[in-house]
Amino acid sequence: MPEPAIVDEITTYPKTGRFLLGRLRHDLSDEEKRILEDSIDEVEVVTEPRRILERGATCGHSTMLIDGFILRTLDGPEQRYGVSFHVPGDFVDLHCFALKRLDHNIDTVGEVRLGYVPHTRLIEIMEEQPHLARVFWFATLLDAAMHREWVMKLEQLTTARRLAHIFAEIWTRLQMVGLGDAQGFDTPLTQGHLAEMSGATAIHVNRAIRALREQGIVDVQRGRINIADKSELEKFGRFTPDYLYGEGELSLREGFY
Amino acid sequence: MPEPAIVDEITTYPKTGRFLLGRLRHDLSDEEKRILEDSIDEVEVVTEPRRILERGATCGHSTMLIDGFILRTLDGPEQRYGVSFHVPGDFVDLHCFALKRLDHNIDTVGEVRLGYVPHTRLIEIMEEQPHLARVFWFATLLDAAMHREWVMKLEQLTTARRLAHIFAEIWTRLQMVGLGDAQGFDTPLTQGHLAEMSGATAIHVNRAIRALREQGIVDVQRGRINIADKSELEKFGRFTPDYLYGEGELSLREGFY
DNA sequence: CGCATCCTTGAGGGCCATCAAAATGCGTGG
DNA sequence: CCACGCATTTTGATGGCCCTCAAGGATGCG
Repeated sequence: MPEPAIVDEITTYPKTGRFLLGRLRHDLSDEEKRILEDSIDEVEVVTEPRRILERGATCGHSTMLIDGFILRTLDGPEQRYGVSFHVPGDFVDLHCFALKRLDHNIDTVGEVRLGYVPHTRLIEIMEEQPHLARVFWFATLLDAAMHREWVMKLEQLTTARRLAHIFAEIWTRLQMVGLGDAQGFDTPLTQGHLAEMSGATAIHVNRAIRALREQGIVDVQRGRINIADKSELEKFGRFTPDYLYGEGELSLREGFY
Repeated sequence: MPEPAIVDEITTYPKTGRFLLGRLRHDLSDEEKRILEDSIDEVEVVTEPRRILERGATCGHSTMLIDGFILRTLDGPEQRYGVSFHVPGDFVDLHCFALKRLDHNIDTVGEVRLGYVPHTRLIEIMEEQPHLARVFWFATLLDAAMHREWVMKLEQLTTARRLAHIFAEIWTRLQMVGLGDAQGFDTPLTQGHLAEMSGATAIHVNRAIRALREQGIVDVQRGRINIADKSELEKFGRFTPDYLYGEGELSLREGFY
């Protein structure tokens, strides 16, 4: 079970209570949290895998991921490539607001619940709530910091280590927003998705997963990741959570904003 | 020679005239350009390779790259990894303003000229110039879009193709800001730097470069990249410039802001 | 002209893609 | 409850890409 403080936050703000939880949320006032919660004018449940935004699209709203998993993807000549993933509480396409035309796709994985914020509403917030506006900026830069970490890991690690890093990052991010559990987490990600995210074939991902299992690091099953040895997982995947801007070297808890 | 319009822009705004040239600069008013130009309170020339900002650092100013090349890097256990590069006109560490603590390093390559903007000045701009503030946001999201493209290319391409992509991107970005020439461009990047950027060893980069040369695509010399066949270079590296938000599918020239 | 840095080349081995095929799990409908 | 179709997971064999270790050659600077 997550901490009582987190349960309380989700109860008070059921649609946006996980936004920046464990990061900069402590810096938002109750009024700001309420403004954000009320900015969502529509909630939708998507059960089938769906591309909710496509490269080149303009959009009139931005999307809060309330529940489920989302992949940010780019299409290659024959294949889709995952460039990042999202967990509940992520404002997945603030980019679309500031860039207008999106450079990538937003694809759901498994069942998700989405909240939509009209851009007319966002524009008002930008004008009337400069502090909240800056927190939005921070949220998009957090994505950029995660992209940079991925770039380095792709340059540095073998497939098995990349997978270890991905599992460690997902688990950490889920726990930041009060999800996952002590042994691991549930996820709709298949080995095919992991292949798209790690730049390997599904076949090789399968072999790498077997190696991870045989080393007693992590056990991957259909719909479920069990972390057998967290310390070894993070060591093997060279994972340090600093770049997520939660606790640690880069933490902002000192109250910068 | 670059177009007269670009020469004029650099003459009028010698320190910031290349900022977002070919992208969103056309959307800045003369007043905004002047405010930006005057926000630089100090100019420094750095001749030796230097780490001007280190992961974990806080900083009281942000840096405009006026001339030269800069690498954004992350340190691995034994090696440095390049996660992106910068050309003149790039505001290299707006991130440091919005994130406060930087997640990566900023390293110079060759001789550079830098302009420093104090954060007190940036805060004033954020408050008094909402449009300029949004353009700054856009500039950081452009970096994120480039990161995403790199992630995909690292997942997708062999070393030789990665190098082709890097050369194509550098050349395109240089030409956007009125640099480079019809045959290629000068650069202080060594094969070692290219190895850091492509996730390969310097030895393998050397062999990949030879292959590119033998295929008549590009000739890499000390301090100079000659593009023998632009069309073949872009095809081989699977480079499409859309994600740079200049001309093309994602262009913003319609005047969105 | 000596030194440091950068570039180049060769040999052997590990990681990973591809082609091919089979087993497993899961939802649907009979 | 079973049969079936489909996506997912698993396994094997072969070959290409790239790393490592090792050594030598070129370039530029003082």
